[in-house]
Amino acid sequence: MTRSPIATVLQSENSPGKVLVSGWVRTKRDSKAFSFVEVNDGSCLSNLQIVADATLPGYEEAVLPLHTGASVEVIGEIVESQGKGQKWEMQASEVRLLGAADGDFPLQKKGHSMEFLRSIAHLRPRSNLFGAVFRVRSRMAYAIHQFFQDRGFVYVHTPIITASDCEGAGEMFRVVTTEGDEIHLGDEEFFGKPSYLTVSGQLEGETFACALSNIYTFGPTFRAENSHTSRHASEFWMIEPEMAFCDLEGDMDIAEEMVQYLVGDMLTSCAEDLAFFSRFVDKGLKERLEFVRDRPFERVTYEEAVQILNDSGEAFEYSVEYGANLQSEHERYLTETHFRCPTTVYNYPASIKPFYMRRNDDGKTVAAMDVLVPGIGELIGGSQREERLDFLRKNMAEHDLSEEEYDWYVDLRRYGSVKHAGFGLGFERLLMFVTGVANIRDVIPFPRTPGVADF
RNA sequence: UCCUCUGUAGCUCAGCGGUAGAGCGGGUGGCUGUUAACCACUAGGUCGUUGGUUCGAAUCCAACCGGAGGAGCCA
Repeated sequence: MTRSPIATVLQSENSPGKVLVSGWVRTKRDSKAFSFVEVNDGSCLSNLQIVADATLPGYEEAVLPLHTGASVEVIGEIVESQGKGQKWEMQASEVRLLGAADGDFPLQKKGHSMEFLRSIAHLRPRSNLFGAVFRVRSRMAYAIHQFFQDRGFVYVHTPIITASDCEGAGEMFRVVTTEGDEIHLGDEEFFGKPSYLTVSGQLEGETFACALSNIYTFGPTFRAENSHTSRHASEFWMIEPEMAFCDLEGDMDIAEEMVQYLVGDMLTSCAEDLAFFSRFVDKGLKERLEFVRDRPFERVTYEEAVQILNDSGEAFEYSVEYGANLQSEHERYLTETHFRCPTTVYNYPASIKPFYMRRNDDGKTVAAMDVLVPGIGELIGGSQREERLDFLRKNMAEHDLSEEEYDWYVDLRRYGSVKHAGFGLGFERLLMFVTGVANIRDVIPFPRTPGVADF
């Protein structure tokens, strides 16, 4: 008899008859004549309620000692439930205890703090919330591939170990070899020069866009910054599309289209988990996602954004000045208070942006854009890249970058240069946005943050 | 790196200068188709660590350690 996923059993129109399910006990309620055992196998949020009569063979050995956390295999008839709360339940004919769990199993049926659950990251996927989060994480990863593959984008695996630093995108982790306590540096360097864990696959991605036209990367990224916030992790996943023959306008179009596509997929493909998030995590989540899916994003230039902020009469902690970075509070005001919807800000001053962004005709701004969403702030950052050799060289000189080291990157402008553009989307920030979960540590299976690399 | 908050039973918390508490979870027993089941009994604690103030410290003070939130930086 093959195992039926609980999701399949619960979705049945008519009773599937006698089936075998396996899973972990979430809770058990005994009375004199029988026990109710709720079993979850992770295939969906809901548990299957098992009714086990006291007359069942093996009842005392297999059913009575069950605790939350134990694993079981159950065979029984799927029947309409007499009680409220579920359509189907199983009338057990055979219960096998696979792996017992002691009474000290740390997950209870209620009342855990997120901090405690983080300390048991190996067990937290067995909770309702984390089961839901990680089913959604899987589904969103699938939807991202689907979005790009449907549009003819080629998936490129950019290197995880790199010698280029994508221009100060953040502090980096050094890659070294060791022998005992000794670290091999200098002449002993494994790659013959200092190497690091990647902070972005963008520069490598550009080379492939300048051959395959539309590409995307989707992989882990590392930042060694000592930031202690709910939105930063040392290891996170990033999606970075890069499109040849594309300008900033097209870049913003695809970025906004992608966000709406992913939110739409969340609404249709993750309905049960979404309902759970809306009920227990973030009351207005579903309505907000529907709004984002159905309404066009606002678009303003950096200059207009500064104007709006200055005219707002709002008392910001940091003053708003043309030429300075927008602060978190400014981004939040724009998307949460002023527009009340996702907002794309573009054409930033060149002075606050990296060397690879394309200089606009005004000479002072670059073709950069950020997509801001309520509750998160910056979800996407992107730009049209500088495709003109002389401009790029000038930018590199201004940023003190060695042309030798980035020779391969400059080559793209020497041979068949084309306009191109791309952006980066933080996968975990997307997940925070679609689940309402407030901390990045709770949407990544085993989070790495300064001082923490457990499990 | 800076600022703020926080650390009491396995978990969630109350107690805030005078004998260490509750709910949940665990154990034992009971029980009406229960669903955060219910009822009764029961075990469980160097109050983060070190030092100080005091007749007396979980409580006040200092340092350190851990956790969280915010800022900066960014995705």
